[in-house]
Amino acid sequence: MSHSCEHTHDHDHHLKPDARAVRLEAAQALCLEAGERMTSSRLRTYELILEANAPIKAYDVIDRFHPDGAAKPPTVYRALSFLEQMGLIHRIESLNAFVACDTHDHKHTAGFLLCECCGQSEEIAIPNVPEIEASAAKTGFKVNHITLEARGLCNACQASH
Amino acid sequence: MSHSCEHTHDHDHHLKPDARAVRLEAAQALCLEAGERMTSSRLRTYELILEANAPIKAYDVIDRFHPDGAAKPPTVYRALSFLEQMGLIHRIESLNAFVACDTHDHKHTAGFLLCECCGQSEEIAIPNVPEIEASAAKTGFKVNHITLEARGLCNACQASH
DNA sequence: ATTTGTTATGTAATAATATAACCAACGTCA
DNA sequence: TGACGTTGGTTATATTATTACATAACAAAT
Repeated sequence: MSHSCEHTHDHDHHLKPDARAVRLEAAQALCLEAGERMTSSRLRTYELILEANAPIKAYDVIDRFHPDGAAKPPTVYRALSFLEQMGLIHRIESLNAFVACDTHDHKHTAGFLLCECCGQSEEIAIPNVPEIEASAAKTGFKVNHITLEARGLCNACQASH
Repeated sequence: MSHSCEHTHDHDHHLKPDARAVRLEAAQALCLEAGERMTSSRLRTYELILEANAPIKAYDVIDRFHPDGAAKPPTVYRALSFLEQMGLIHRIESLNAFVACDTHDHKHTAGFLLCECCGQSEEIAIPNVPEIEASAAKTGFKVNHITLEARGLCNACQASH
């Protein structure tokens, strides 16, 4: 979580422990249904992402992975890419960070509002996808995946300035 | 330039030497007008980005900087951030790479179509910015900057498949 | 219950990307 | 001239991510 200012950021998206438990259960169910294995390192990685109240860096996951000492990078990077493929998390390209998917249907594509002040993110549906595809189609480009990340100030942080 | 397939990519955006010269001149004029100094490392960095026919990595610039041996990373990273501030180049977040700005007015924001096959990029105006801002405004979020990067296949690469 | 193929993990090393810190050189303009 | 701000050189290091290869766990069929 990166703060670009000094004021307190008491507004947070932190999930309460029982809400996290619900998400962890749901993730396990999702994997089961998909015939994939929600192993312990994958679950631990997902848990740490849920515990963060903002996009979290891979190395922060690595550092927090074990109570005593860090995980090895490949352990966590493998889990991250699995979770991303399952649609359980998203990678934020402009932050090199990861955040839990916030939608029910675990789409593999989403837009993000990234607060430059408190570091929190908000997941949004990408507006006007057909227009973007149409714009691309002008030169015959066929879109497979859209990355949309808007930086700015969340409502709470505007108030604090 | 990263190829995900084996067919030839003979379609390219390569600027001819004289077109590059025009761009270099224009960049110098732009800096002059802005009261900024287009120094030799900045110019060399810009030149290498113009010579690439696709988004280029920082370390590729570093490697090509001198005829004999590489530049030091800070030299190039400083130039890149200067050029980006001037609107002469754009950073592609999802590639960790840089591309010359292709518009006349050197806006600091643009969208990109990124071909997963030939690695080339195409700069587009971000469609429907007001809709994106409106979507953000639903929760009071104020957008400062939009990153839009669409991966897919360019026209030429679709034809080759 | 063993074999076998597949998927997942462990481990060490290293690659790739980016910045910090500090001082020297240069420009400019009072 | 000399004082100040900007730019660049240099070394080191921080951060992010992957390769390569060995081992273990699991599933399914024999």
